[in-house]
Amino acid sequence: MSRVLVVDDDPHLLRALRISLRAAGYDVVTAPDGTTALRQAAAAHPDVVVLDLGLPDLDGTEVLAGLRPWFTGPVLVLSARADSHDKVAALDAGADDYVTKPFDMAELLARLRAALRRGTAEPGQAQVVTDHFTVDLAAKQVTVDGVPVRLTPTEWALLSELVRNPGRLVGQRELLQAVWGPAYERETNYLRVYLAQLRRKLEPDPAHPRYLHTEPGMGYRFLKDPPARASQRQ
Amino acid sequence: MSRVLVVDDDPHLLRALRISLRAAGYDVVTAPDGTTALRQAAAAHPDVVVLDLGLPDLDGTEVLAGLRPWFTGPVLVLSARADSHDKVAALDAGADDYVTKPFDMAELLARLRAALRRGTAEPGQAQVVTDHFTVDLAAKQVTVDGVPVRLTPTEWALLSELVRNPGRLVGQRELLQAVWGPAYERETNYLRVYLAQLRRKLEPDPAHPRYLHTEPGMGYRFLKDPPARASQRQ
DNA sequence: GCCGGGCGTCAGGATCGCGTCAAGACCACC
DNA sequence: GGTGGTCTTGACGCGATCCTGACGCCCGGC
Repeated sequence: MSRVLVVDDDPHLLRALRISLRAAGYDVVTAPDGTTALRQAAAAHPDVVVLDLGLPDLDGTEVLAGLRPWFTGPVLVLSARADSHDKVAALDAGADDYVTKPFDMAELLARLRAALRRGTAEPGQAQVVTDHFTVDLAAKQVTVDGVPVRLTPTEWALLSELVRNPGRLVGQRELLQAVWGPAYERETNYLRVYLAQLRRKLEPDPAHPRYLHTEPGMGYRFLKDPPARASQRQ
Repeated sequence: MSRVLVVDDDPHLLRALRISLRAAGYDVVTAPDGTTALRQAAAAHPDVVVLDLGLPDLDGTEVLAGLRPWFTGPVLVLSARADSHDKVAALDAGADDYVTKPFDMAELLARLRAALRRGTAEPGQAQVVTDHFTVDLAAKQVTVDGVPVRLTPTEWALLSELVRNPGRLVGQRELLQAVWGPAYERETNYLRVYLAQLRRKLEPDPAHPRYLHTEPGMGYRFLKDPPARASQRQ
């Protein structure tokens, strides 16, 4: 069951959305304004956020900016404004979809399904936990065996990029572009240096990585649960 | 630079889209009908597909069905029909977004950016499964009997090329060009060597391939479901 | 039965990519 | 102006990967 955070200041619409989403099998959390929304998002770990742009306290894009750094799930924006300029602004601010009011509930649900299908198989959680260390994407904090570890900005950028894609091979070009920018796509040196530093800080045995794996010639992969080594061949 | 496959039967709209997308920095490939679209999608490796539903030969949902599950990128559907029932159908068939004609070009580009930002599908969304092994195209991971197997970059490039075209004969020239580049179109040695390595790593009995078949003089074919033994010779 | 083309297999050597280390450049703060 | 931390850059050794050529087998044509 997926959890939806619905942010809207109109109590009637909020109620209608809650009922429809519950009926569709979602776990629903609501917030009437932007600050509550950000608090709820961090506390309730929703898989997806439905966000009305017309909030009393914060601008919709501010809420998006607050969610963006750590929230990996999709954000579906609701708005009364149909002007394409507004749509472009919201989508470029980090929204995944934009639906204008009044909307058809069946369509909204379908767009939610589509967003979730692509979104996160792993719930959009702010914390990634392994047997040895914990990465808190919202608080930007890493603890190894419960002890907080300091990471430099570059180390953090690299680690979060990997941790946001558990199990997926992240290409070296992809990593370099995300951390250093498009101009550094060939500096694979950087990856070697910083991966080594991360392993030294996080891995129980840096010489034999359990979590931060190298795929020679392709990229790196973060594995939450190391594969069983018993029947490994070759 | 991202590559976009645009599928539409209206030459004027196709031209307008090609110009706008080129100007926005995309590499554009086009197709006027469904069968061409499927062939182009397999050959050109687009990052995203813009798909008109009103095609002369195939229904839009058929094209979607042909694209999934091996195509990992987003599919943005264009349609003249604004009925919410159509939207729901397309979104549930695997589309990531639905834009009704006439559309605003700036909005379409923003929705494209949003779709591409989310990037490739989550692991597990684009899996090709056989009785013996699983190929996860999004995570770039292969497991044999549940055990992860390491593939070299060349092995992976070759395998994904075959797996993206299940059941279809992929020509030698096609494979060589996709993996090694146009200058190596005659080096059929490479294919023999690397196919052997793939079979050794994936096939239950490498000497008698069940999934990676050779078509002498033509090319190779990946079969998900091997034909029944009955009709087999001997 | 002979012959040739295409394929599978194998092994060795050249090359590439990775991990590691260390030193210099840069920056912010004191 | 000094100091500590962070980022860049280069060099080195080692293992993995890729390329290459040779050999034998199967099959279809002659």
